[in-house]
Amino acid sequence: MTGIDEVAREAGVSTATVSRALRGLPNVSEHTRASVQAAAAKLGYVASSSASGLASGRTMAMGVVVPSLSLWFYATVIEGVDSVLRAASYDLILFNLGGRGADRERVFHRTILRKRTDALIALCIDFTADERHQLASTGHPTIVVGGAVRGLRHIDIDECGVAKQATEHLIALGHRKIAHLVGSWQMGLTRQVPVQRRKGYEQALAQAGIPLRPDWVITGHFNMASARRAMSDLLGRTGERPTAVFADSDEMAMGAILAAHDAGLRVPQDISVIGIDDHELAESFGLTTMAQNPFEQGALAARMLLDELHGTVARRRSVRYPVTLAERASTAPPAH
Amino acid sequence: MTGIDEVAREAGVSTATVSRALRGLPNVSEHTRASVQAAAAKLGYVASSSASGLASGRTMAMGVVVPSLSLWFYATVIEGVDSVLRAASYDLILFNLGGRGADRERVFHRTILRKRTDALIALCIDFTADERHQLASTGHPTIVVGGAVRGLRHIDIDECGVAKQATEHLIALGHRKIAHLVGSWQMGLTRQVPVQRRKGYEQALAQAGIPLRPDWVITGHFNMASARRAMSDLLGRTGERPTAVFADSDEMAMGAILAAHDAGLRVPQDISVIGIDDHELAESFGLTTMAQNPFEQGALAARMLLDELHGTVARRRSVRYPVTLAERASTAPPAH
DNA sequence: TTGAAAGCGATACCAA
DNA sequence: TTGGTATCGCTTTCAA
Repeated sequence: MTGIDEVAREAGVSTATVSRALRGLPNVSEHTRASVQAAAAKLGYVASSSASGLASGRTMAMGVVVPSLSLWFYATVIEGVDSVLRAASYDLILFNLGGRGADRERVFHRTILRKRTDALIALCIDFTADERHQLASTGHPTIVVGGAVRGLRHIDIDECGVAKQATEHLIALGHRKIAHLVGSWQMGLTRQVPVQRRKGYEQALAQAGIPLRPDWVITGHFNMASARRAMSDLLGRTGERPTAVFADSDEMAMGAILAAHDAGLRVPQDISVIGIDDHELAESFGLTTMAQNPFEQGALAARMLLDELHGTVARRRSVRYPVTLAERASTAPPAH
Repeated sequence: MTGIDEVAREAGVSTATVSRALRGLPNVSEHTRASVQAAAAKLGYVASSSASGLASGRTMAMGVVVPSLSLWFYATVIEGVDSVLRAASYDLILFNLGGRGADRERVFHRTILRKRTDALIALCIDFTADERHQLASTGHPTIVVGGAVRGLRHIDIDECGVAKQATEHLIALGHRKIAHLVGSWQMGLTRQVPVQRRKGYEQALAQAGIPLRPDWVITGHFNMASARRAMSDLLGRTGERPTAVFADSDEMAMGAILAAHDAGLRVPQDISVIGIDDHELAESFGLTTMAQNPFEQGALAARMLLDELHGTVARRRSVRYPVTLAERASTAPPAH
């Protein structure tokens, strides 16, 4: 409840000086700053964010739009963003598009137009032309993490190349019967992720002269349960069975491993599994994977936006984040 | 960029009327409201949150303090909170205490004292006396989800009773060699959760006349990987082995199931497993569990605070959320 | 280095 | 039902 005037009175200076002293601005004598800080501490004063936001035009908050919180990738990007914002004293406003009762439009109304945030990070979101127009018109710095998006800066990985590399890893081990556990595309999300990964898988097969078997391309929702079901279904079929699976995410890969166990198969002796992500459980599962680093991708996105807000750096361009193969125990040459 | 005055000019009314019309307040003729809305739409006007926050004293945002995002319980509570806030046009400001670079103090500074939020929901946080004092002094409605906390309202479950019931379920099946996978307490979090669950386990054993075996009380960090390790360690020991395990969380229970598989044991034939939560993967794992409903707990917390802010309801008291046994395939009578 | 005062953009009270 | 206007609490020129 304490206002700036009370601090000013207590310290015997003007409110202008209090403001400067407390924000660490230059041109304040050390003596003055000390007594202002003392007065503020004594009175328990902290500036109201609404007031300073209104006066300065900066909200010191950043919006993060996510499709859901239940996938490891999203949660981890958020933690990366958060780690940077925290250090910069920015608040994180979370807009969750997923779940029960989603309404995408309001996000725009609330964060962008209401100016509750200074910048926006969107995860895997595919903006409509209209949405991009609104974003642009507000001058709100924006960046997308996890997928290329038309007309917006983004941080992404080489989706196609990563999928290709994963598949090639299996091929190099000697596999030729390789299934692909595809992550299903969701309305409103970047289409590039599933599409490009599928493409990389197909390219790798084609280059190795392996014919594509559409019945071995199965779908999950990027999570463990659905992948486990899809994989169980595949393994339960009569006829030839793949000796390896490439999954679009580690959560799906782990689902595949569980499905293999359910079917009485050993990994990697009976079937090899490779994923994408380097999930926190990947090590526990001995999962070979294409390691991307969502935490760092989130942190990088936040840093880029902060730099831009501080005017430290000219508007930076899109970034392609490197991915590396993390070889563990879930992949091996096929049995004869 | 459009301000309220421009809308007022466009609609040919005063700013006061624009404000009333747009917020849906009474005492505005339908004709006026319509033309104001038209003008606002035409100009793309949306009120600035800083300005209205300053003028009205309401920020239309709620803070949510979480220990981390990587546990299912926390993420799910957040989604429950979010679903309610969204419907009420409130924004969710996320304060993550966990992870790299945590600093708890700043949370208070930023959200509570800076008045960025109208209310606060804390998950499993144990506030210090000082923190509670600060909270009280601001009149910021606060509620804790997931654990009783001294001097603050909370939503919790009967930790002790739930643990007892879970253990009793195993005993009723005929088990007498029952291990307990305890979730480790973390600095700053409610101590009640691990303590009470341990107590319930011990009570159930005592009532059944089963002596406690301290070497069968093992610890994990509420997650799968650590529980899998702890359980593998237990199963790898020479000598007698438990026929059942009660885990403090489903994530740990799933870790135990995986450890059992790693050890070549079948669940439930060789070892029964029961958890607490009803995790989204519980069904996939056939896990028997004490189902609490974090989504609803979060939603309820948000609703209670909104009611309080709206003055609809007198300050509500703490709530004890009901937990039910969800029996699946991971528990069965012990083999002879 | 410090202070005075003019905003920032709404809301809300009081009149009309 | 509407309009005028003081006010919210801080930031930021501009002078001193």
